[in-house]
Amino acid sequence: MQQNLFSETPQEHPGKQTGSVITLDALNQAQYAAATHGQGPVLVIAGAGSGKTRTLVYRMAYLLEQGVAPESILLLTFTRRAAQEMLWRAGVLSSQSCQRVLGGTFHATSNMLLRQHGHHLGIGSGFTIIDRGDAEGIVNLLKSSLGLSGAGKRFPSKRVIINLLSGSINKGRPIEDLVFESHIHLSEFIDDFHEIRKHYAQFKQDHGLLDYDDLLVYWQRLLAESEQARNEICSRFQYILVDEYQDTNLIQADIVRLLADQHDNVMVVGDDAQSIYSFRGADFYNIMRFPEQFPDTRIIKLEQNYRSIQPILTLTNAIIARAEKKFTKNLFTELSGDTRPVVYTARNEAAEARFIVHKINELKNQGIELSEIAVLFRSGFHSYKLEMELTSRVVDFEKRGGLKLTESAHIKDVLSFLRILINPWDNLSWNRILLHLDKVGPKTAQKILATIKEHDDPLQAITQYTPAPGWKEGFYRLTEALGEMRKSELAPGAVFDLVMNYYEPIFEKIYYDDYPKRKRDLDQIKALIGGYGDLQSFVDDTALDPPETSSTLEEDEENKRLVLSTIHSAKGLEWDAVFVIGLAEGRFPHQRAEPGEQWEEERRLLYVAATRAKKHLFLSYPKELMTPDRKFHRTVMSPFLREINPGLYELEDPAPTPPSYATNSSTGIPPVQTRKTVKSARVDFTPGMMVKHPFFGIGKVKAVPGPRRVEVAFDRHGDKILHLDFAKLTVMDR
DNA sequence: AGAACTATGTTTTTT
DNA sequence: ACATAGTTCT
Repeated sequence: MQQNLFSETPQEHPGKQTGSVITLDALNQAQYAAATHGQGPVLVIAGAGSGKTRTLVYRMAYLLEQGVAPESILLLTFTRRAAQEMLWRAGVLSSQSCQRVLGGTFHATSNMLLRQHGHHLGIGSGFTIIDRGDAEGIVNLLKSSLGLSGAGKRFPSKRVIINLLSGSINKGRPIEDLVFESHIHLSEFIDDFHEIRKHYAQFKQDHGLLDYDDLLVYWQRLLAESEQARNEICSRFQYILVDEYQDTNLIQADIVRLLADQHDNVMVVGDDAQSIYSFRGADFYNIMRFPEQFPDTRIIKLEQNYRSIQPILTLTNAIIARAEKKFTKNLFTELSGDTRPVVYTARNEAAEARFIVHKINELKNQGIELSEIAVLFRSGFHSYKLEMELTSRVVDFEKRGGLKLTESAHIKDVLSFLRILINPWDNLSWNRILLHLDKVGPKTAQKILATIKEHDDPLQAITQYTPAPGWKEGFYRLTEALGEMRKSELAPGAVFDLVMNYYEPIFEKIYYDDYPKRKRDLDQIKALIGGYGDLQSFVDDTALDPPETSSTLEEDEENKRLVLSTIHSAKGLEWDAVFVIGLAEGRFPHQRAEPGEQWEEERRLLYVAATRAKKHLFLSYPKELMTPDRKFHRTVMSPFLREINPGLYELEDPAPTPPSYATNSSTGIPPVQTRKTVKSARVDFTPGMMVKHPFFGIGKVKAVPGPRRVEVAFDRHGDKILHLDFAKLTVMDR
């Protein structure tokens, strides 16, 4: 039986190259053992490219072969990418029943389970589910009403604030700890944080708002406190499979524990070296705790790598070998190939971009599809220069990371209409809609809202509101449109058309510059909404589980595009050729990363990036970065790369495209004068010496670990090992 | 006073 | 792309 299953010749997923075909022969023993393990908890710890997700899919297939009903298998993933990957892998198995199980794939924030079990929590029940953007907006509002914003008032970024306020991270711990852990010098803001947190909670309660963390907590409580709910759910899902377990936070781990309350049939897979989500509360010690939570756990290690050729593995092993905390895994591969990874030092970002384009053309000539190439970077904006270059060379690309489809302004606008139709007390959505009216600003919108929210039927009440003469025209157009939309017998698609009828003129006015691009997003939404029977489920699903942008919906032809992605969004994916750009000090690790946990997570991030490559890996960095005031400053290779034995990679000749500066001067950017300052190479550094670095400031020499290196403890940036060939260190007078 | 417009600054990663 | 601050318009 199993024999048949695993040796089945897989069919390729339409439009995707599977790259490798897995048969029983290619499964290593451990993988096989994990996949076919009968009952009880299993923990699979595995390295990159070892087939963790595949093992889960095989397990699923095995269970189905054993006659387990698809409905009783629950596949949990905690990242969107992982869910996508799962679907991709299932294509390899091409088994009908597998597809059925995957239809039930969802991640932990999904409302689906709750809805199926009558514990519906969401828009229709008087709550509004808010995303990060909404939360940031609310914090801004609170900040100004508390007098914490305004000229001269310094305050940490909204990101930091939201992370600190977020429930899953700070569960049960005082905010002081968090401030400490966040490695940001926030002590001066602690009182303000307390204040904001209090008001934020109150605000959410007053307005019936729920964020992702609230939903997780809700689910956890439901399972923990209601025996009936727990029994119901546990008896339905007999087998729980969890992917990317190292990315779970404490609440999610608890949910997994509760879901398997009665049977312990859990298999989780994860890799501690790929834990890159600690900033949002993920705790890779969850993996280590798993055997305690589930007694009699079988631990299975997967050490064979099926993805990358040996030279790439050797380099990535070297990257992670420097990690302070890791659980030893010995990765090996049987794949053949001896192309060493390439490191490229570019004069500046423009040169780096040209290098990428040049190499991509080379790879294409070698027969590698554009869709089998990816460019990865630490932060969204690192690819700006490259995006410009690619656009000018007409290379088709797709950028991942950054905004979700439903987080962009125009989509939110349209969804706002649908949301108030279901929940007419949804203040946030009303506000959005009203602000679009000419001459109506925040104050006027507030006034209108205050009047209509007292009524049993706000949608009716708004028609009775008397607008000021200046904006009555637009207002009546709105109320009329709303009147049409609320006719209950309309199908979701028809409602959408009505919304577009009203919204399109406004839309064209606001986004006159990139109208067509955004219009395509709206067309996607229309396509999506057509598949729903009622508005309620559509709105719930988009609130909790936003659909992917473009690629998944589009045709295969369109799919042959280069992928630009943040490393975080590339997790779990793989390509024949991978470029990791911006590997410069100050960019990777990012400027604010401080030694310790944060630094280590950055290292793992680079590890994740480099392990995405199957055959070709290019690492590049610019020697100059542009500062916001359009000046350049010099920088050096990222410390993570500097630590690596140069024998493990190839240095690319720094002039791939002939007169590179000709093009540059035509853009009006003058070549930069790099004045050689005092050559630090001549000085003999001894421990205790005070030195000054143009970027890190003042520090004290700690040690001289090698002939060309010096370790310096900087006041503000912590310990760094500097290469005297690059670092412009000056000795200070004592 | 409030709305609309303009200039300027900022960006780690995100379920 | 978006938030904020400062200015001008109604």
